[in-house]
Amino acid sequence: MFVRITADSTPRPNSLRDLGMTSDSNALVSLSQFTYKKGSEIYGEREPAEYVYQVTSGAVRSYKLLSDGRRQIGAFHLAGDIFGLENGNEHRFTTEAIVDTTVRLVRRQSLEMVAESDAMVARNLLSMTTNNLQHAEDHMLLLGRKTSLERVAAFLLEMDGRLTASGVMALPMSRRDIADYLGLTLETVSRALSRLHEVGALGFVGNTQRQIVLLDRHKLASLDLQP
Amino acid sequence: MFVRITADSTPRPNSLRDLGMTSDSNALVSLSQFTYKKGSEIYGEREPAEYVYQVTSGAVRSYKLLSDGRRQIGAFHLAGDIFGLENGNEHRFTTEAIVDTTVRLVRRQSLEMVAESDAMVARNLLSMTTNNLQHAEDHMLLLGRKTSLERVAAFLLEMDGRLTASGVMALPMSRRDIADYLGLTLETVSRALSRLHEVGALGFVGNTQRQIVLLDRHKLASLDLQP
DNA sequence: CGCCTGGTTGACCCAGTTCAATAGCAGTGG
DNA sequence: CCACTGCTATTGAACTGGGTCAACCAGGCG
Repeated sequence: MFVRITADSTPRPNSLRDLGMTSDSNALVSLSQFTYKKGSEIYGEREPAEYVYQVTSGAVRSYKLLSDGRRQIGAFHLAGDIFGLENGNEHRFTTEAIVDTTVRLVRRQSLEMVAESDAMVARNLLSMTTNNLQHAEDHMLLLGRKTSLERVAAFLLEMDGRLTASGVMALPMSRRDIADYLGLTLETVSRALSRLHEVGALGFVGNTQRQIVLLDRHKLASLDLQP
Repeated sequence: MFVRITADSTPRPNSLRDLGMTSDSNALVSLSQFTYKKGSEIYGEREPAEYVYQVTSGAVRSYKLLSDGRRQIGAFHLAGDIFGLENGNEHRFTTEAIVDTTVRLVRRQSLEMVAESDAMVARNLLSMTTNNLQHAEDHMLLLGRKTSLERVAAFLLEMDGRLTASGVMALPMSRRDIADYLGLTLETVSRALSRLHEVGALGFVGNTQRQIVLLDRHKLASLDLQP
């Protein structure tokens, strides 16, 4: 009933290459690789959007800041995810590598040019944007109306769906990152995780420090915790 | 510095007719009108998305519900706004007329068909979706990290930008609607408005009951209140 | 006029924040 | 190999912004 916040209901292109290489437009856009160190910025909010990125390995956070330092993480990008696809000329988030991360990148312009002539590429762009929109819409509900426990449970289920086939996962992000994603403080996140652990919905493997988490979806589902 | 949450930075199609009637595709999609009574549902979440709508006059709220009744309004749609444009086959929100509202509507399918062959229509669809995404992203920051006063101030500025040239506006929605949009309770919204009134950032004209509001942008801006 | 709906205001309460102490690891370098 | 430093995470205790509950008030309308 909960499962799959970032609905993959619509089939979507899962690689930049898929986006660029189609039907007759053989102009496959130039791909290069790059590696960012843990904690380093990939691009800043309001910077001109020159590239579109796909995570090859690692993890990325994208966020907005208020001038007094309050931070809201809008999304985590994991292996396979495409990000930086603002259509408009500026990035609307700052992005940073959460751990050492390598990305593939494409010039935005070349992508747009291809999209102009290739309807399929255009459709894929729209579909990706729609997926992002859907995620943001669901996240608004979470941020506006869910309790701390519901938020953390939703987060675990989302990550479980994205990080692994099922069951065990190594969360790359810190408690603070999780908190800023969920609109909470890191203490509240920690407490919620402890509670879920007590209740047995959740196990820790090699204990502590960027943990491996074992998730019991059924237990979690049977807790109350809104869709 | 705050001004324009729903950035109109990108030029965007401001009518369904704009979307359908372009270059060579003379197949202008069929337009019809319809009027919804105050409070009536236009479509429900998870319903098949058959039409795309544009508000001719009136106002619409679109929201998600949790099973226990908690509600999050994702957006208000005012005269000129297009909504119901989920690309995907289901609506992701429930929408209701806030006051008596007339809309124009287009079959989604015919729009999609046109988009298939007309790059400009396709681009407009993408641009509209991107605008929605941007609004949602900004709203996540508001819901996750802003104080009640900041939220209400942001709401007033947004509405001021959308409802009128500047200064006076008649809010069509109730305190409860505003609260569910901002992730607050109606009492908190009421208190915040009172505080802004005391401080002189805000005046009421024909007093109370779906008020006309007079907004002093400068006063509001000079209060603290994050971008 | 009297009901009904929506808005305001007050008093109290609590979920989540803030502040603070403690502890587990990961380096680092002697 | 172990001491030392610097994280990050957990947990407790006290505090508070916004929620809850409740009284009251102002129109609009039959």
